[in-house]
Amino acid sequence: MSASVPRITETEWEIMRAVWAGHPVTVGEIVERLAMRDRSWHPKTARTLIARLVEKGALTYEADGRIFRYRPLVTEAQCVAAESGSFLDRVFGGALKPMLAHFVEHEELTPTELRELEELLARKKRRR
Amino acid sequence: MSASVPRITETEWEIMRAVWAGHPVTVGEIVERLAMRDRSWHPKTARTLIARLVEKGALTYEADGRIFRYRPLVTEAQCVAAESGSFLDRVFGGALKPMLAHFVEHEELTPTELRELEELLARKKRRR
DNA sequence: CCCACTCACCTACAGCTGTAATCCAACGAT
DNA sequence: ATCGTTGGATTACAGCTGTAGGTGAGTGGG
Repeated sequence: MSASVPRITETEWEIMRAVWAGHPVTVGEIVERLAMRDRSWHPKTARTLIARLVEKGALTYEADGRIFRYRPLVTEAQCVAAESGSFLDRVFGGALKPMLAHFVEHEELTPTELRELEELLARKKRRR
Repeated sequence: MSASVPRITETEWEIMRAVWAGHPVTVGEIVERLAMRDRSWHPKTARTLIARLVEKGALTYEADGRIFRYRPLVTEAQCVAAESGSFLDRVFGGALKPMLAHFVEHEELTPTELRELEELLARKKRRR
C-alpha cells in the first residue's frame, strides 16, 4: 500500500501542516495560518509552494467559483513515516535504538512523558 | 557554544560517516568504505562531495606528499544534534514525545533493545 | 459603469544538490 | 624516456529550493 509519498521539503512542510490543520482551505487561509507562527511569510512564496505541492501530488483543489479550496492528498502520518525513515537512515544509518537513545539523552522530557514512554515500551513488549 | 555546524546534505552524510569511521583518511579509502555499503558510488562523485565538505568547513586535509588525508572538523555528535533538532522541528513541530512514540510504535525493536531503552528511561528518571 | 484590488497563472533567478566528465601534472611500470 | 594511471582541480549541467515579481481576468465598491 501507500504509493510513494512525494518528497516534501522544509518550507513545504509548513504549508502541509497548515493544510492538515483543517481542510478544505483557501490560499488566503493558509497564508493566515502561516503568518500566525511566522510573520515573514510572503503570500507569493506561499502560492508558489502550494502550486508545487499540487504538481507533486501532495495537494489537490476544487475550484469554488474563482477561488480554490485545497486539501491534502497524502496524510500527515504518511509523510511523517517517510521523513522519519529517511532521517533514521541518513543520520543514524538506520539504527533505531541509538537514535532513540540520542533523543532520550539529549532532550527534555517531563516526568509524565517519561512514564508514558515506559508504558509504550511495556505494551510493545507484551505485544510480541 | 558550538559555532553553527555546516549543513550536511543526504549524500554528504555518507561521506562524513566514512570519515568519522576513522581518520585521517584518503579519498581512496573513503571510496572504499562507501563501496562496502553501496557499490554504486562513483569515485568522481565522492571527490566532488569531499571538496564541497572542505569548502563548508566540515572537513580538512593535510597533504601527505601528493596525497591528501582528510579529517573531520565537526564531530558526529554535533551533526547528529543539529540534524535531529531540525528534523524534530520540521516533522513533529518540535514535540519530542510524539516523535519517540512514533518510532516505538512503527519500527522494529528487539527484546534486548526494548530492555535497554527501558533502562535508559529509568536512569533518566532517576537523574532528576 | 469604472477602477482598484484580488486571485490564479506564468516567469525569474540565484544557490544548492546529485552526478559526473575533462584537464593537467606527477608517478610508476616497462 | 614513455605511456598509462592516479590524484587533485576545474568545469558541466540538469533538477530542486527558496523567494518572489509580472500578467491578465474577474469582482466588488463607489
